[in-house]
Amino acid sequence: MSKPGQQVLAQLRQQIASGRLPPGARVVEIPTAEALGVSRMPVRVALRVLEREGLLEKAGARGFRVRAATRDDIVDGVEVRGVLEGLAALRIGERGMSAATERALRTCLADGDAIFAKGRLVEADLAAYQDMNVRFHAAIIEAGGGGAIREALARNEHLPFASVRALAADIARLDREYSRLSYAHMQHHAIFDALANRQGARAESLMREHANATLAHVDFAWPEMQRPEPR
Amino acid sequence: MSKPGQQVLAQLRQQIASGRLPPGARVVEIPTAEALGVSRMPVRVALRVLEREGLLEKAGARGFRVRAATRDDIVDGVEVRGVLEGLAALRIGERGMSAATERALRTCLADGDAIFAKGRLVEADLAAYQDMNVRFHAAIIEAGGGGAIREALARNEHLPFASVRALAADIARLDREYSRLSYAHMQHHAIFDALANRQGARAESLMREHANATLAHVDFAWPEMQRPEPR
DNA sequence: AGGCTTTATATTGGATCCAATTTGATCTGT
DNA sequence: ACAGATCAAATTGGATCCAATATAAAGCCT
Repeated sequence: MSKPGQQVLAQLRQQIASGRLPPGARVVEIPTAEALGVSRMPVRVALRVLEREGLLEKAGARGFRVRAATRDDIVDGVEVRGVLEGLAALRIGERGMSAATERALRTCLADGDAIFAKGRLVEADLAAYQDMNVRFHAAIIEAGGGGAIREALARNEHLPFASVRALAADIARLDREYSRLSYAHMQHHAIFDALANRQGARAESLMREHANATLAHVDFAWPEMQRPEPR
Repeated sequence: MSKPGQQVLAQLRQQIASGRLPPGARVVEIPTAEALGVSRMPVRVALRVLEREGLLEKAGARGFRVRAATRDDIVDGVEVRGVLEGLAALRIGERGMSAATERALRTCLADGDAIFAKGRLVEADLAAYQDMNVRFHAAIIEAGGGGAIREALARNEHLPFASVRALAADIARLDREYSRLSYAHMQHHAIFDALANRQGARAESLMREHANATLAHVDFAWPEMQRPEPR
């Protein structure tokens, strides 16, 4: 159907997310079109869409540039994800879980327990944890989030660390990751407990704190990105 | 610079917001381009951008359609606006107001007080109230909202009643509107009081309730849109 | 008479071409 | 030698043309 168009958009998005196009890199129509094997047209619309999405910014007549996210942008994104997922959790807590949602969440909890039962992490565990984590959050969004919540969350996907998908764990310090991720998984347990007991407000609070917990990792993973605000 | 392109985008946005293009209306490239006096190209990119923005949805090969919002979509949108503006208010409460923000908010409060001091509403008051209301919310977003909050809120602008801009008061029942709007304005006072006293959590709660208050108006203004969820 | 198939038309999607604008470099003048 | 101005190259933005596709209507067969 719209194979080339959507393809170009997806490829550019992935190249930006993967760092293949680093922040600040110039993105020009003609070279990009040649590199992707299409004409300038799909690239042009994709660039416009990506700009409106916040991944690119136009650099005058010199083409576009990959927008560099500041630390404040990331903090914003994480807090926004927190309140939105918190809202979804609140609504589940108020209206009750469906049997399917409860089953999906229980599976996630069991998968996480299995990962941490060994008392240590191996490298393959990181991918497994990330998969479980994505499923856990997706189940909550699907159950408690309406269209507006989903759409608003989609805006955050491009921010590093703001997306649940962005794990970027440090494979060199698996012991440190163990404590960080097992703590996050304990939060998963607490969130499920709140949802199962119809404690909407508690579930919301936990969800917001759960999002904020990822912020501690930012300063560790990006030490060069110092907080520019003595405020 | 980019006069025709941005012009087309702005005109389409305004036509959708003003109801000139009602929900469900087909939007086709060629007639739209002719009506706006440009070629298909700027219309094409504008349609793509509007689609990604949520104002349009593509209807297969029959062009695009102005997205119709269900009542649940509106409830979602209002709740999302509530948590996001609540987050902005929370952050202002925690970090304190700038002098400029306090001045802007005080002006809004005084303007509102002047409107309601007469004890009744005339038709011209509605526009004045809407203007004040937009300024009040904009000041809070500007002061407490980061880029992510602003972007996430922008997604809600297309939903009727979810945007602060959408007032749609009933000029036939100005007495009813008086109580509704004066109550909303009292919430403005309470929000300001919370912000001035560094009560971030209180400001957030008030802001969320302030958004929810607009929901009561939906069922009144759109009686034909019944809640489809006995749940 | 109704349903299925086929055909025709409408509409999007992509490519190429042309114009306008901005940026960077070079050249000249003081 | 430095600064300003002019010129050239690159890049975006718009328009027109062509192909692919989906939808709807009409005709035919059962």
